[in-house]
Amino acid sequence: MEKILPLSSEQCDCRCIHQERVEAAQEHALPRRENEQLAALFKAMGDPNRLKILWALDIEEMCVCDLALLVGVSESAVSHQLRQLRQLQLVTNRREGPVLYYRLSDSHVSALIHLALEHLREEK
Amino acid sequence: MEKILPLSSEQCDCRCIHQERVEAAQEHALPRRENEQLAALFKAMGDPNRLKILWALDIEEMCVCDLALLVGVSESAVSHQLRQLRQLQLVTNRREGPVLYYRLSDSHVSALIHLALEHLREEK
DNA sequence: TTTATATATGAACAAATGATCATATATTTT
DNA sequence: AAAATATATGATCATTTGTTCATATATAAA
Repeated sequence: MEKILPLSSEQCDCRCIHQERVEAAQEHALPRRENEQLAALFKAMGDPNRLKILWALDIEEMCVCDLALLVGVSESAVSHQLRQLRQLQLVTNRREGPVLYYRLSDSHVSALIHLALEHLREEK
Repeated sequence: MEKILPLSSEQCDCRCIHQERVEAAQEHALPRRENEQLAALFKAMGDPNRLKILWALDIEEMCVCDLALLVGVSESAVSHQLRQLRQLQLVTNRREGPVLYYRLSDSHVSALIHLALEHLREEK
């Protein structure tokens, strides 16, 4: 699935303009796995409903049915979303009897959201 | 499309556990439009190929055909991706003759990537 | 003006996504 | 043990996404 590009100048029939730049970029590039993990992280934050969840959990922990009401979807849907967020270590939970209380995993998550918001708001 | 939830306690037949928390979260919530813009921003960064592009542009500007070679897809595909990134103000370009040189819009983009990477790398 | 090059755009389509419904699991209460 | 509650999971399906191909536009060179 990973495509390794042979960049040697002799056999390159491409029309690329700055071969040195491309080679430099390839050397500097993130390892495939890390690139994919990073993309998955951003993608997880890139859904309006999941973002609502994260934004809410930035204030205080909540249980699944709270979040379902807040977001306006079924508890099942929220549960599916929370699983994604859990797998990417964006949220964790603690159990109190039958209720699971979710919260953000660490301060990076909050920092990411606020940094992105800053970016948004600084545009004319 | 937006679902406004009536949260008054009388008519709430929901099974939610902490109604006060949900109400507080709703008041604190981002405006719909901002939530969606923010999600779109993260989503744009949440694709492996687009992330490769952004990561490369964090070092130096590149043209479309350079990026196509780097990422390993057609120039058309890269052009489509760059349009998305442009629309979200993640990248800009400058023209030099027929060639368009792309670069990151501002330092937030780089900061976001590095912060997320830090998050990734700090997990056991 | 014609030709070539660099990029952009629209159509088409396979693959991924996010929701719901039905059902399963876990915990507490009776 | 049985019933009720909170959450999780699997199947399903409409929608979205990301790519390619074909074509259009823009600039430069001939």
